[in-house]
This record gives sequence, C-alpha cells and structure tokens, in this order.
Amino acid sequence: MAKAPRRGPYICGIDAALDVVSGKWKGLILWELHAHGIRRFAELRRGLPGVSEKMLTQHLREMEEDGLVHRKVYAEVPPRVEYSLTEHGHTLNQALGPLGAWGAERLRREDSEMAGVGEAPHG
Amino acid sequence: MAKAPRRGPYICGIDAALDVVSGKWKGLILWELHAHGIRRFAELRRGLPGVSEKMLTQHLREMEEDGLVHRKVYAEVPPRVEYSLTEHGHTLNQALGPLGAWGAERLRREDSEMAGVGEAPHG
DNA sequence: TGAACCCCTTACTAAAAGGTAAGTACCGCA
DNA sequence: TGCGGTACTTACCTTTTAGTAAGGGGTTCA
Repeated sequence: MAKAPRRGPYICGIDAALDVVSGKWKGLILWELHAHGIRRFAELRRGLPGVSEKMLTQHLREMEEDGLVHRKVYAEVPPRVEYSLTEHGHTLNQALGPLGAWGAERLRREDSEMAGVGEAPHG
Repeated sequence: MAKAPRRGPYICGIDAALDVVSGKWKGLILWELHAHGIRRFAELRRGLPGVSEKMLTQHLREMEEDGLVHRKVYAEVPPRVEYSLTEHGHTLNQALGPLGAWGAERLRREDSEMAGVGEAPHG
C-alpha cells in the first residue's frame, strides 16, 4: 500500500478532525451525501464540477477507511455502487456546520470589500 | 510574489473556511493564540513542538493576510513582535469548537478500538 | 571574543497532493 | 461495429506543501 502517512500522532482534536476533511473535495462530498442521502459514483461526479474520477475514488476510499461513508456494492451488471454517510459522517457534518457558516460570512465580507474598493471612508 | 494559488472560487462556506485553516500548524496557532491572548514569535515556536521557523513565519503571514491574526511590531532592538487573534480569528476559533470536539471523540474511539481489539462483542 | 537571543529570509530538497489520460470488463442501443 | 454508460485502476507528470540548513543585523551576557 505505502499509503496513508496521515493519521500521525495528533496534538488535539482539531488536528484529528482536520486531517479527515482535508482534501480538495471531501467537504463537498460530505455535503452532497448529506443533502441527498444516497448517491452513486456517477451522481457524485456530476455533483462535483471538475473532480476527476481518480480523486473521487481516492477520497471516497479514504473517507470509507475513516468511517465517514458507507459503500454498498451491488453484484450486478452494469456495476452499481451506492455511497451514504455513516453516523460518524453525519455527526462530522453537524460539527462542520458552524465552520461553514463562518466561511459563508467570510465570503460575504469579501464581496462587500470588493464592492467598496476605491471608496475611501475618510472619516 | 507568484504565491497564493489559494483563494480559488469557493463552492461553499466549508470550502472557504477549510482553505483558511488548512496548513499543518494553523489549527494549533489559532489555539495557542486563543489560549494565551498574546504571544511572541519565539513563544509560539516553543509552544508548537516541531515547527520550523520558516513554516511558522509563513503560516503567520498567511493568517495575517486572511485577517485572522494581528501582528504588532515594536521598533525596538532586539526586535519584538506580538501576535494576537483578530475578531475574525476569535469567531473562527469558536466555529472550530464543535469540530475539535468531534475530533477529540474520534481519538477516544480509536483508543477504545485499540483496547478492544480481539474482543468480539457477540451480542 | 564569542555565544546566544530576536525575528525573520533565502535557497535547496523531499514528500504529498492533485491532474491527465488511458485501460479494464461488461452491458444496451443503433 | 462502434458509442456511451457503469465504476473504477494505473502510470506519468506537475503543483503545492513542508522540511533542512544557513545567513543577517543588532543586542546583551560571560
């Protein structure tokens, strides 16, 4: 395997949690799965504009190892695989709520600054 | 500069927030600053076992650009620089609270699994 | 004189993350 | 026969992140 240099000795909970969600698409995957309950591979791919199949598989596998997503394979042809959040995945999503709100507010702030550029608040 | 490929077009708030805290030591820096209020460069370095000066400077600068930390330089000799959280830094820290709790619980779970390996909970 | 401390900066290198493109194996449709 | 769809895997390459090591310009301490 030679993979997974992650999962180092964590210094605190933030460390451990950030490790699990760091990855370009993991936050979005979590969100998609939360919003739709169950998604198939191709559905996730379409829901994540710009993701490559490699990255999607890779992230999904890591999240499965981390106990965040459940992967159900149907022994059919053509193949069918369904992804959904485990209970830990759900609680993680809830824990990410405040962070998402903070980020959204930050985006709003940036927009405001954008609009206000050039205006010197001379007072 | 040729730096900062970050700050890409974010898809959602989680994205925007994770971008700001992703970095090996940023979570810890946030925590240190939150716990102590004001810290000098060398104090932070001592508080983050294993961090290099380069990374510390780099992270601090990025967090300053992101409006999370305040950097106060005293025109003294020897130089003195004090770091503290801005208001956005404080709110970010609060938003990270639930995530930290989730991570801490995850660590506890891992410990339990470690201890419980080999025991089949047969019922 | 020399050493340590202060807060960095720079150059070089290694490792990790991510992107591109192609291949796999089987199906239904035209 | 060829195309598109299913869910991946593999190889190769680039970008990003992190680590190592050294220097710099001034101070106080021994």
